[in-house]
Amino acid sequence: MAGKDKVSEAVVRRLPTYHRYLERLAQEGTTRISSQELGQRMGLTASQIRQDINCFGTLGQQGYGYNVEELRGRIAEILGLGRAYHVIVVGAGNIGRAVTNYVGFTRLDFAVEALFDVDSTRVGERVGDAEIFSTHTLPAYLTTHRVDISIIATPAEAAQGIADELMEGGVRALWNFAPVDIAAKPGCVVQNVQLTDNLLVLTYHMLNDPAEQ
Amino acid sequence: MAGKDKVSEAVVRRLPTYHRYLERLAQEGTTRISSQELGQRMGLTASQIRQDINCFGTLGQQGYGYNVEELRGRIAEILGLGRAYHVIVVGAGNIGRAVTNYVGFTRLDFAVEALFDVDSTRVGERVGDAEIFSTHTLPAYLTTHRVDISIIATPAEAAQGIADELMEGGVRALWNFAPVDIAAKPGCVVQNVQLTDNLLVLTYHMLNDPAEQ
DNA sequence: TAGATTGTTAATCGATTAACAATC
DNA sequence: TAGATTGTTAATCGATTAACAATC
Repeated sequence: MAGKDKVSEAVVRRLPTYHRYLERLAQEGTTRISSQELGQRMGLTASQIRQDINCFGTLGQQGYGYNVEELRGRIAEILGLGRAYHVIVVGAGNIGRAVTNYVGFTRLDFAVEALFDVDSTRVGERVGDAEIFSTHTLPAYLTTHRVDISIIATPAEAAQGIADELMEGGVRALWNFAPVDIAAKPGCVVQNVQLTDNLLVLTYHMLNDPAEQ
Repeated sequence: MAGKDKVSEAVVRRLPTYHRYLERLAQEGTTRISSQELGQRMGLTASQIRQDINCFGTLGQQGYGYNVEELRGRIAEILGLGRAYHVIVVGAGNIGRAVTNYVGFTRLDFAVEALFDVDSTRVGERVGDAEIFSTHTLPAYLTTHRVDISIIATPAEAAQGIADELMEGGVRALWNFAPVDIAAKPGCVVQNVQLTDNLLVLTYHMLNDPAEQ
């Protein structure tokens, strides 16, 4: 009787972590795990783990626990792992290139197929297997190529405009590294990364946590 | 009568965002702002903004609102912006180099002073202004140089070991990009970045949010 | 002064934890 | 069967929102 209600964002953000720990367990050869033990490893309560997993149906078995590979596989499926995505990058500067390479290096099936940049001196260069095109050609590209995910790595000022172009062109997911919060349109999802914000959370704790227990 | 109680993590994570919006407002020449209007821009309730700001003392004025530059300055101070930090990077591969350049490109005063890598063919190379040293020399480096923040960009397997070395050596903050959760020791703070996890949250929403109203 | 807007207390909402009957 | 451990309901905790008196 598991709820298909609406999975809370808190749960969604923990899913990739579950996947990471389960993958590790599978690698170590562990075939079954209890919520208790998984909680210990992940630093969560057993109760929370059972609640989280129950959002997606009945995956455990009383008296036994969870089958590691089965649970991992199910979460992988929920997260959309194992599918191939068509990915482009807008902004082929420092960040755009780094993320392009980064994505290529992970074991994810997310290869960048093209980059776009306004700087004409960059046009024609290659980053990994992908070529850099002029940003002017982006709308045309979108009409002739399917793009699932676009990475935005432009300066802050250009980001929302580019995002609008991408969403108009049918891109359904934006992964934004520009230091502005991109507003999503209906039918499109956005993750704003804000690495700098994360670094400031680090310095905050370094300076303000009293000797850190 | 503002509380110095203990600022919740939810509030801390919003602080850099406040700073970003206030910086933008200051650039636009806005000198004062109400919680109402700031909330509108940031997508938060006015109530929440007042609650958040109140964690840090009385910064507004009834009938007026908040002075943009004053509030921005105070938050900058709380976050430790404007200080200079001694930063090193361990792992000079794809991610380590990218983050080194990235940090150099932000307007933050966070310059990487040295990188370390186990691959001896990389030793002696430069990334921006910083040289790559052998990871074997890391403990010695830590005894002769002050390091505030270390970025970890090693493979997953090496990350916790390196983190332990760094914490032993007196580094007080770790910014971890390896795909494992680093456990902090007392006196040290850690931010685990997990870019891949973030990408999977994106694909989750792309696949599971019903037409995304 | 009157109007605006904060600081702060109280009410609500949602997420986490605890408890336990169901069941493998 | 007895023991283990889930699925699920209830209790608790914390964060967000609402309300309003204080005050600029």
